This record gives sequence, C-alpha cells and structure tokens, in this order.
Amino acid sequence: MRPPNVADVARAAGVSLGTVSNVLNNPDKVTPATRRRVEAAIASLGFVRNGAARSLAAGTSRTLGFVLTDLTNTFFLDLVRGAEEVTKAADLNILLANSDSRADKQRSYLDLFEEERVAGILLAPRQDLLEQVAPLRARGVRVVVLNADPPDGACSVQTDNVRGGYLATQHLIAGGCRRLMFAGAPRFPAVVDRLEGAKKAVDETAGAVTLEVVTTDGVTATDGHRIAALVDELPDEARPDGLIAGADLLALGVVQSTLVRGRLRIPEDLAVIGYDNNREAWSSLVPITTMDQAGEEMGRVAATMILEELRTPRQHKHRRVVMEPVLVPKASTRRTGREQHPHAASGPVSSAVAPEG
Amino acid sequence: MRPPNVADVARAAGVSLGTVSNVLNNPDKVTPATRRRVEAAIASLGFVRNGAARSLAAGTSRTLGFVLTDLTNTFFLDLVRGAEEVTKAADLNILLANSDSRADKQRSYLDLFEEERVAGILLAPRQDLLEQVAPLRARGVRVVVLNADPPDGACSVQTDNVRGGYLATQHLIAGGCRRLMFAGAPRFPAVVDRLEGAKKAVDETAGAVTLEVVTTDGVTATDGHRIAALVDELPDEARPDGLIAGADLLALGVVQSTLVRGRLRIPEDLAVIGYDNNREAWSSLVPITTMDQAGEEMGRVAATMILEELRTPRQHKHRRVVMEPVLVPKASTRRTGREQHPHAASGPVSSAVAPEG
DNA sequence: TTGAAAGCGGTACCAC
DNA sequence: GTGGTACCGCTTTCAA
Repeated sequence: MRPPNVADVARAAGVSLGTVSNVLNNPDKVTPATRRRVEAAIASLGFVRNGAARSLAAGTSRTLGFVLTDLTNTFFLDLVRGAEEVTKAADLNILLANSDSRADKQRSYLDLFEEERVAGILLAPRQDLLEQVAPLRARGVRVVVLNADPPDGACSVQTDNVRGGYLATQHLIAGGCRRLMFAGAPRFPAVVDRLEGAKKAVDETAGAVTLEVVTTDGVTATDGHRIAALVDELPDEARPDGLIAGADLLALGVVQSTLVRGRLRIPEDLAVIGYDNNREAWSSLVPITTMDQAGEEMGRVAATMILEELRTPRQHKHRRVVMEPVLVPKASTRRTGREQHPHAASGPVSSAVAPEG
Repeated sequence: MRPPNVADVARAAGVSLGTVSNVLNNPDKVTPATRRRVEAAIASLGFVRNGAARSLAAGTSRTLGFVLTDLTNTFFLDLVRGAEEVTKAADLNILLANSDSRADKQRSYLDLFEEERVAGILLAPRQDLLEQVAPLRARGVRVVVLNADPPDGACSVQTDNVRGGYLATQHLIAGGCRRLMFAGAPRFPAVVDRLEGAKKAVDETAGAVTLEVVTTDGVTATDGHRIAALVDELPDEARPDGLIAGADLLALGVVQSTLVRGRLRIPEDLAVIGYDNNREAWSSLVPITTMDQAGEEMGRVAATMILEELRTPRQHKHRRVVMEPVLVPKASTRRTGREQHPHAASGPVSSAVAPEG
C-alpha cells in the first residue's frame, strides 16, 4: 500500500498534477472551486506531502538545523524559542541536535544537516569546536553561530562577556562592596572574559576596591558549595563582602550553602551576583541577582539573519552582532538604604551591530 | 555553482553512476582499486550526499524524529542519550523537536517528521496529548511512545509509577518513619500514580503508619519551599517524620528550605525522598534519596523497538514495556543504626514485558 | 564487477 | 487558470 502522492490526488480531484502543486504552494493561483475539490481529495486520501521529494525538486528544504552544546542549560532553550518564534512566521521549522559538548557528535550532526540540505544551520558550539564551521561554509552551507566568536566572517550573535563582567562588578561596587571575590572555572572562555571585565571595573576604583580571584573546576552548584565553605572559614578581615560568580548555578551553590551555614547573611555580609539568568537558579530562597544574556532575543536575531540570507543571498552581508547583557537585580545584592536599581530593566536590548562583509 | 553530485563524481573517477552509488552504500561490491578512485574523486570534489534525494529514491530516510515535552528536565535528555546510543550503531540519526508542552507545537513537529518521511518517531508526550498518535499510526508512521501510556496498541516504554510510589514509601517505613506525608501536584498523572502506590504501602501496615496528602501547584523547588514552611510550623505531634515528594525538584526545595530554617534535621527529624533522579537535584547539600526511572535504558529500549520494526516490519509485534524504577538511597533518608540498603542498586532493571499484538 | 536506464514524488516553467 | 513535462540527485534492477 503505497501512500498517496500528488498524482493520486490529481486523479481523484480530476485535475492535473501541476494544479495540485499550485494548491499546495500558490493557493491564490487557483480558482476557489478547483482548490476546494483538490483539498477535499487531499483530505479523503489522507495525502501528506513528501518533504524529501519537495526538497529535492525545489532545491531547498523548509527546515533549519540547530546544533546545541548543552540542552540542560535553559539559556540554550531560550535561544531555540527565540529562533522558533521568527521562523514559524516564515513557515520554516527548526530541528534540534544535541552535541552533548562532544566534538564527534557536533561534527556528525553538522554533517547530517548538510546532507539533508537544510535551509541553514544555527550553531551554538563550544568555543573550541569552531573550526568545524569553516569547511561547511566553504561548501556553501549557511551557518549562523550563536554564543561564540567565529574566526571566519560567519554571521554570529553573541553577548559581550567582558562588558557583562564589568557591569556585574560595578553593581556590587555601587552597592557598597569593597572587598570583591571572583569565582569561576577558567576553562570556559566566557568566564575568562567576565573576569576581565571585573578586573577593569575594579581597576577604575584606583585601589578603593580589591579583587581576589578563586578558581573552580566547573560552574555547578557543587563548586559553589566549596566556595561558600572557603569564604565562611576566612577570618573576618580577609573575607570578601561581595562575590561575582562566573555562572548562576555556581552562585546558587554559594547562596544555599551560605544560608545553611547560617553565619553570614546575604546580602548584608556577602552580596552575590551570578551570570546567565539560568532558570534553574530562580528557585533560590534568596533570589539571586544575575546578568541576563537575552537568550530569546539572540535566537530571534540569529534566525532573522538566516532568513535574510535565504531571501536575498546576493546582497547579504555577514554580520557580527554583539548584545549587551542586562543586569537583573534581586535580593542577593539588595542592601538596605542603597537601592541601586529600583526599576529592573524590563527587557534586554541589542547593541553594537558591526557590519563585517 | 551547483554542488557536485554523483554524476560529477562518476565522471571524475571515470566510472559509472551506479558504481559511485555502490561505493557509498555497498562498498564490498566494488573492487578496492575502483573504490579508491571513487573516494579520491569524492574528496577532491568535496561531494556531499544529498539526503533528500537519497530518502526519495530509497523510500526511507536514515533519520529518526524525537519529539519531547520538556527538554529542561534531564530525564528527557537521558532518554535521548540512550536512544542515540542504540541508533548510532545502526547508522541512524536522531533529530529532536521541543514541543515545550504545547499541543500545537507537538502536532506541528509530528506533522513535520511525517512529511520528512523519517524512519520512525519517538514521542515523549504529555499524557493528555496522546490522541495525536492514532492518526499518524493509521497512516503507517512508526511511532514509539515513551513515558506515557498510549491508548492504542502502539509500542511504548514507561515506568511503573504506582510501583515506584510503593517502593519509595516502603523505604521510608523500613527506615522507621510512622507519620508520612505525600506532596505533589495532582495535575500530573504520574504523580497521582505515585500517590496510589504510597497509599498501598501505607495500607499494608494496617494502621501502624499514617499518610497525609498535601497538594501543590507544581513540582518545582518553589513549591517545595512552601511545603517546608508548612511542615516546619506544624506542632510536634502533628508533624510528619517522613516526606514523599512527587518529584526531585520538589524534594530539593523542601530540603534546602528546611536546612536553612535550621530547626528540623534531615533525615533525623524528617526523612525526604524524591522521584526522578533529576540531575538538577544532585547538588543538594544533603543528597536526596530518589527513585531512578532509568531514562537511558528507556531510550535504549524504545530505539531498539523502532529498529526491530524497521528491520522486520512483518513479524513485528507491538509491545508495551513497563520498567521498574530503582531506589537510589542517599543521605536524606539514611538514619543512623538503620541502614536499610547498604549496597545501592547498581543499575536499573527492566521487567514485565507484555506482548500486545 | 560494472554500466545503463527506470523510477522515487514533487516543483516550476512552458504553452494552451 | 490549467495541463503537460522536464528535471532535481540518488538507488536499484537488469544486462553486459
């Protein structure tokens, strides 16, 4: 029992094959009466378009591939949601592939999407796996990189981590902190950038504020527990009054653990700021101030870039968009009498759109 | 600049088109020397197989579609990993679609996969969205349902939540608890089943153990914080000594919040058991006993079912596999002098394989 | 083993 | 507006 195809539909409706195709793709080019007949035939036969044949004939598919590093981080799902929002309006679909942070998986999914001739590929890679994009692009595959800095001129959307680290640190300083600590895992390039920004903010105080840097293995809550222990056991005069965590889960671990230890109050004795606006950290007993990377907006921008390239391939210029992260102040840094940001920013804003050719 | 196709490769290698296809699909049917020539041509031209054309000609694709409800829950990613493990050995790929718990998205992704003529669909749906599978299956699409109970005879893999609730409760009782509380959101069918199991275990004690049921809105850490407050403020004689949480994040909220309140000790005053083995709860300061649903194993079983159906469509019989969840004892229920499970179960075990036709 | 040719199911362009 | 038809790129059967 072969599934029905356009020819079957044409026969059942008493029209030609081309007309059926028109009903499917250019409905306005068909008389309402004819169209109704065709649609009835489609329904009664249970006809479902063959996407493979369609892609082959049309030379392009209606699908975008999205290769992701780490689906457990809600930030990446925000990217997906933003992108979906834009593409569904253009009748394009997004299919996901989870690379699980593994080079071989990322490669094999990129290859798969290339073979399937998807209309374009969105890639949120590990920074050190970026070398896989150049060969793809050389073969004419449309790629937009998210949350990483592609070496070749590919389209990309990223956030300014240096700036984010700077803003986070400024926030603590403005809140009255004088002895700062930065905790994070240097194996993540993003964390290194955030630290750089933190240093810059501290430098600008000309010695009024100090910064101690503590290295962790990862950026999980468990790593945060260790930091909390370390801070808790420091003598009073050596203890920081403000902590910049390289990521929200790390901050979450610090906050939870510190609360349980029950000695230091947050934010009075220790102000804590995270990074990511990771939903997993939202349930903290003391809500944690964080830097929002505007994941959905990044997804929207990336999808828009691909769409633009699809529609006007000739005049498309590759762009590198850098978004500014937005401070989301919460209780973990809210010191009495020093409300720095009474009105939380309502939404992230893009910036610094640099044409690149 | 049209990308190279098999014909180009054939020409460059000085062989016929069919030979190139054989190199690609039946390498052993080609002389090593010829094969090497073809492979060299492929490499030098940068030829990449066109998957659409391949699917069309072969009548079936090398891709499986996996539609998921909630990618933020690590349990679902375990399903994916397990399935990928099995399919990669069979040279099949898995593409993901996130339905975000929305009926329209789930439907549109199922439709997309059907159009693309994927080799089969894995579906981890919301229980109440199962009616979408029947029409698909009627049209001959291979579907395996995960973590839900399909009404029609579709293949499925699920865990026995009643049994899980029963085992969890027994564990607390064996640990010496006499006043139990069950907390969970009744809008999740799985939670209702777990409660049923809990009731059964309590009934078997013939009155020696009591069970109080508390309803929450959801199963997040925030809901857990409320439960903790409620328990903490209960008079001593009315307070439970054991809590069965409908899910791990709920348990996490209870534990964290209780620790911070600092009055009740865990597990001495209150033993807590969760459900899910959710990685997000692993970082709890007091590690939380949980019921593992063997996500990876479920994924493996589901993928195996699809593979079997692909290979031997005629003799394939639909099956309903029910897996037994496995207790993972940790500190949140480990009472001094009453070590009930000195050796944690090392791995999940499947059970109750019921042929269904 | 290798080569030639007939589809797979649509799309799009062409006349009518 | 509608119908006929030449492909799209690959797999597969059948002869040589």
